[in-house]
Amino acid sequence: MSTASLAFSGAGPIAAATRERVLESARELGYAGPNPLGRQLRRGRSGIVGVVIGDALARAFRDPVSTQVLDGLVGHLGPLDLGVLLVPGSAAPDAPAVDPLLESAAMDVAVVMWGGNDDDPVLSTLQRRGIPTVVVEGRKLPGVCVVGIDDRTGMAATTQHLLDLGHTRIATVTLPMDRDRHEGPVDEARLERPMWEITRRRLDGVLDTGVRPVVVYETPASLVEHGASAGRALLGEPDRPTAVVCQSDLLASGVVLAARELGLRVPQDVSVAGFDGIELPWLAPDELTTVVQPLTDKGATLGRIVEELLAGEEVADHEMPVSLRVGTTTGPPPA
Amino acid sequence: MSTASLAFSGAGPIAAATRERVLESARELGYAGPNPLGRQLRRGRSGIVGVVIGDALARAFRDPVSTQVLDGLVGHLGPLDLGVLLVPGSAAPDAPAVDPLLESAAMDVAVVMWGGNDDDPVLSTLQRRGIPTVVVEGRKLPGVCVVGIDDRTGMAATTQHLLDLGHTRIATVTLPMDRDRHEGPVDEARLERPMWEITRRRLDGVLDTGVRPVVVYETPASLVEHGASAGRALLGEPDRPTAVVCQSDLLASGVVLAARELGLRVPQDVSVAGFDGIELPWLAPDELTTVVQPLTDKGATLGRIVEELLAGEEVADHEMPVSLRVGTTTGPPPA
DNA sequence: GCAATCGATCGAATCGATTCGATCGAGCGC
DNA sequence: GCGCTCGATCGAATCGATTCGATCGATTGC
Repeated sequence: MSTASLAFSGAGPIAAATRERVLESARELGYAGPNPLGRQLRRGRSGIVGVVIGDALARAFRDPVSTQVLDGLVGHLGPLDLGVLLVPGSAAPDAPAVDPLLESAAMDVAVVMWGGNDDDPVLSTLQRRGIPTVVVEGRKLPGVCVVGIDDRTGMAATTQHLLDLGHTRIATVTLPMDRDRHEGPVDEARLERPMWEITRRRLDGVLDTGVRPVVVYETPASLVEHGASAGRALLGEPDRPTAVVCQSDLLASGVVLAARELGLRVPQDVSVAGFDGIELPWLAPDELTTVVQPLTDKGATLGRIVEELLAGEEVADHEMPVSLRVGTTTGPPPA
Repeated sequence: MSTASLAFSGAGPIAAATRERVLESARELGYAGPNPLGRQLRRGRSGIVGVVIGDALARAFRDPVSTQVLDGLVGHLGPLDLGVLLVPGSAAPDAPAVDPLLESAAMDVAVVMWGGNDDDPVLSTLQRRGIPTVVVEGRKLPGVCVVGIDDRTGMAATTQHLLDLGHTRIATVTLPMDRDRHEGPVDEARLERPMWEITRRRLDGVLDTGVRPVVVYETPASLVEHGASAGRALLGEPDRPTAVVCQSDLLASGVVLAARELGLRVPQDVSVAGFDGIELPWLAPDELTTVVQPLTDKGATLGRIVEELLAGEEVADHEMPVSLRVGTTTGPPPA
């Protein structure tokens, strides 16, 4: 009955008595309210925002960078009555190109975290399905909106800070460069080849200062243990670098832990810098020298963009500001 | 056209030539494949599993216990073409009882993490909507399926371990007891009143051994910083306890950090035990004495139960085993 | 008292895919 | 050559809520 619809929605003209009567008999019949599926079909909207996590979920969740952004996003979307559907990205290199959910699940908008390269199958699938998409920290591509930060300038500021302190032997620890997620030092040739946008930009920031890193060490994921492995590899030898610039705070904190493990003092024996500006329980607040990015804001900005995309508006890219925060993990090189 | 449906689904009898022809003209018309909303309505299934996180998302995500279970769940659900919709639970005490998503979003099954008390508005909403529900670590209630672990026995084992080592002054640091998320020591009277099931059971485990904790310290969330606050409060005084039993590893690791901060050696000056068996980057592997629970398994079990609920089967509760793992954070009390 | 107007209510069409039954044509056996 | 059978294709009904237009009744103004 159409009157029932009015009774439940509350909108439209309806006598209070009738409304009451409808709700009453609904209760008797054990009717639990309108079926969302019918509503969605009629409206042509599912009320669902697909969030594609560009990494194994367990890994992504272990990184506060992802979870803070996700939290900001969910917080913004909740009041709009929009839900977040978790869509695993392509995790293993041998897995199917895209998750079946991405092909078949209903979603009004998609948010792609850690968007990949030009030929990212995730993006092409979304484009084929005609789903408006916003990409976090990805490459500028036609038809999708990108939200990012000024990685390059931020990283250059960190590196310059180390140069100003007098460092000359600087190593850098990077995020993964591609789906292979190689671990270890990479050679010159690799640096010329394409790599994930975020890794590229943060690397370019270092190079912009004129620094030639003594080692570029790739990690398979932004996790403490990989930072620790990198730290042990880099700092275990006598001709170790005097400073290590890391592309994430988790990696940096791993390097700090490794340094302590090796009996090295930070920053007297080695300086360590990170990127992101997250709170780490095992380091004092503001201890780590890092580039702070507004993570929760980023989530909220994503939320606003989703809103605009749903309204059918054209949306401009956003680049959010970053700032260098000097802590106590960087200092002059040992004499 | 009904033939088009057959062409896309692939099921049913259809000549290869026709199929090809249909797909061809679909491409010309810019048709991107079947609309999920129509399919869902017809099938009466949304393919969505609502996961209600019983805490602010940012907090929940910072706890590996939640994320590992979630990861196990998503991993099991993915191949079934089921998606996970994140539904915020009731976060602030003054927020509306349940999130609007819980009222209106389409979901075939709900998973409630950290299910609350008897009168949990989340559970009653789900029951009213007739959505099959499985609760993680909640209270046994009619009509819902519960997946949990043997908290009580696990906690008793830890406490007994400390008793065997000779401790007599034992304090305990608890998870939040109710929505108020009070922080600080609680009095005897509070312990008699109802509290969240998981907190109650882990507390009962301690009491089962006959131990009367010198302090029961409640925290507002299972986070390192709250463990650290608790540690500072408990260990800052001269008549400090010789052992602290914590209801989670994150809390325990906070206590360890606080102890180190205060110049106390663990376990020589104070023993610390946790619960959950997660890997913490800032502690060596297996360093913390704790009760290990099978987190990823728990997620997979949840996945199986979701599957069974979708098939309309009656599902039995599951209690998963735990085991005490003695590390190096517990030892005999100081002489 | 009659007509016009306004508000409440109801019928019917719509969203898009699926699926059951019916129809149509071709191939095969007798 | 005729009839039967099987497979492919097509029409139509269905899932459930929403919404536009139409109808119905009552109230008010003249």
